[in-house]
Formats: sequence, structure tokens, C-alpha cells
Amino acid sequence: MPRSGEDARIRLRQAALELFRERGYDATTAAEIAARAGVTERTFFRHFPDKREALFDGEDAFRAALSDGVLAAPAHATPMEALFHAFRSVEPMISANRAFAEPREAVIAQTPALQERVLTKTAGLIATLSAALRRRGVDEAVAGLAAQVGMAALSYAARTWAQDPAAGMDAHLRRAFDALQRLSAPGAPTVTQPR
Amino acid sequence: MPRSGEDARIRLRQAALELFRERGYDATTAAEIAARAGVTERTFFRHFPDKREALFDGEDAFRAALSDGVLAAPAHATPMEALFHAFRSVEPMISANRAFAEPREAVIAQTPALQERVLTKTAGLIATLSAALRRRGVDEAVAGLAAQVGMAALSYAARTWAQDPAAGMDAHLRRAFDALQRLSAPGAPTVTQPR
DNA sequence: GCAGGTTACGTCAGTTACTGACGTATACGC
DNA sequence: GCGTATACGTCAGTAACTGACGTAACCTGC
Repeated sequence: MPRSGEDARIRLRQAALELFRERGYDATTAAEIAARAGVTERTFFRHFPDKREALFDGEDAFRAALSDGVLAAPAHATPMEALFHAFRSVEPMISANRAFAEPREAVIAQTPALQERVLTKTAGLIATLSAALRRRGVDEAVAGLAAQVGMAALSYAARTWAQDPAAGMDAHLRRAFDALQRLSAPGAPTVTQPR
Repeated sequence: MPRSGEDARIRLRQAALELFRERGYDATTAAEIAARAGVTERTFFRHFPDKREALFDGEDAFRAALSDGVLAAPAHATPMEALFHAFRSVEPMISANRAFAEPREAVIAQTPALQERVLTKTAGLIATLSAALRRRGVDEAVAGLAAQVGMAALSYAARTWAQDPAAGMDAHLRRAFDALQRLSAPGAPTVTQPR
């Protein structure tokens, strides 16, 4: 038997993606995934804490890259600028993973349990961004709000990018941040003095 | 046996909250909740699709109120103004439910599975807000982004309110929207021309 | 090259969240 | 008073996990 266990993990997540595509998430059991990967159900749960997690392997590296991107932004950058810098820095990572991410999205789109997990993962990314901003000296509450808003912009860009891949992720990111500005700052303080 | 089933539902969610507080979410089984409520485990799952949902009963009414609040905003209101109006309109609802919500938050705070469900509920609220904005004629993509950002502000306000209840939810809401503006509009377009 | 510790894995038994099928009793419309 | 709908009980079953224990492959030190 192999010593590393890393190849078993890769086979498992590959088998999971295949089976989920073939018969859907709910209709495939963990035992079936394990069988296709050539291991036991118990081994599956040793590599992944639950069945859903098999589709989200490798998120840690992405989180780390995002954090690095925030910290690598110029010192004088505002919170939103730092986030913009971070998103641009991980863009190659997103593009490279697209071939694997695309079929995965199709599976997620039709299973609520996986959509719920996506939300958790997104929240984790927001927490990472917020922590990175705080390490730049940003106030805690502001960092949390900025991270959440920034993540909204990133999701927005990813959505528009999926519909229009020709423009490039970079352009969509820029447009998303522009839309953000238009939304919250139409010119005058319209909220604090509503009328 | 009662005809309505509504009282059984109330006993179930009450029993769930009590038991979760006493021994934690993971350590209490659905059968135990049902037993304390005087019904069967099967009945529990007839009222709630899963164990977590027992803690989120009544969300539908809140969603409906939020939607109404958005639609009731003045016709000339911008998207963010409409959201601000909606949040102010449901403030009594939030305050009234606080006695029940507070112990619930304590349970949620220490169980990841419930935190994940909170995220799902929040996403549902965002979808509701987005749909309501669209019915006001707001562009779909903008509505989605505005709803997400607005929800971030609401969460922000709820957090600061929990730490400083004296100021009133209304004041915290206003501060949250102010913070939003400061974040995205520091005066000059700092993102599109980063330097 | 071999002893000893580490690590990934198999096996087995058990718990519990959930689901479908079927029967029953209660409240309600007529 | 009589069907009918509805909430509930009962029973059986599936599948997601979990702990305990054993084993074989690797790695380390000598």
C-alpha cells in the first residue's frame, strides 16, 4: 500500500465528482465513491470529514493565496483597494482551476446540500480576508464589512465572467468594483438624509 | 389529539431549544426532543425537514415582512434607500423576538452545523431582498449586489447592537449604512485609478 | 539489513438522522 | 350521524458518520 495517501485522496475526489455527475449527489453513497477509488468507505471518511467536502478539496491553498494577496497590497491602499489587489493576484489560480471547477459547479447547482456548503466556504474566505485586513491595521468591524462587501464583488465578477468569458476575469473584477461604488456613493449622502 | 398540529410544533421547537441549551446540539437526538414535546420522532420530522430547522421556525414571516418593507419604500428611493427603509420597518419584529433569539444565538455560536444553516437562511433573505428590489424595477445584477451589501450592513448593525443595546437598533442601522458609504466612497475613485 | 515507530488502510460494530408505507383516531363539513 | 381530511403512531429500512482494533507498508536509526 502507498505510504502517502495523497493519491488515494485524489482518486476519491475524482470518483466523487464523476459519480455526482452521473447519478447526482443524493443518489451516490460514500461507499460507492470509495469503491470506484479502490478504497473503503472508512478511508473516504478519513480523508474527508463528510461527503460534501470531497468536492471542496484544495480550498486551503486558495485561502492562503488570498490572504497573501491582501498583505502584499501597497501599504497606502485602502481596504477595498487591498481586496482588489488580492483578487487580481489569485486570478491565475482561478483560471487554472476552471476545468475542474466547471463540472463541479453544475453538480452544486442542482443540490441544495452542496449550495449550503458553498456558503460556508465563502464565509471562511470572508473571515480570511477580514483577518488579513486587520493585520494591515484596519479596524475590526470595518475589516469585516469590507471583506463581506469585497466578496460580494468577487462573486458578482465570477458570475458575469461565466456569462462572458471573452472579456477576461480582470475586466469583470474591475467592473464589479465600479458597480459597488455607483451603488453606495451616487454622489450625495442619500441615506443619512433620506429626504 | 389536537386537530391543528400547531401546538405540537411549538412544543417541539421549545423542547429543541431547551435540550440544545442543556446538553448541546450534537448530544441531543431528535427522538429526545420529540419525547419532551410529547410526540414521536416521526412527528418531529413531519414538522421540520431536519433537526436544525427546529431552531429557525418562523423565518418565513420575517422574510415576508422584509419583502413588504422593500416594496413599501417611497417610489423615488434608490436601492440602498429602499433596503434601509425595509430594515427599519422590521425593527419591531426583531426587538419583539429578542427574548427567544438570544438563547438561540448562544446555541448557534457553539455548533458549526447550525452556523452553516444560518448562512443558508441569510442567503434566502438576500434572495428575497433581491427579488423585491427587482419588482421595484432595479436591474437584476444590481439588485443582487445591493441585497448582499445591504444584508452585510444589517448583520453589522445587529452585531454592534448586541454589544451596545442602549443606542437602539435604529441608530446602529444608520451607523452601518454610514460606514458602508465611507468604505466604498472615500471621496475620489480610488479603485478604478489605483494610484 | 534489521528492529521499532509511524502512518494509511481494512474490518467490524454501533449510533442516529432521515424516509416511505401503512394504520388509526380525531376534528370538521355536510 | 357520516364520510373525509389531517395529524399522529408504528414499523422497517437506508445511509451518513464514528470509535476500536488489527495489519501491512513505509521510514528511521543503528
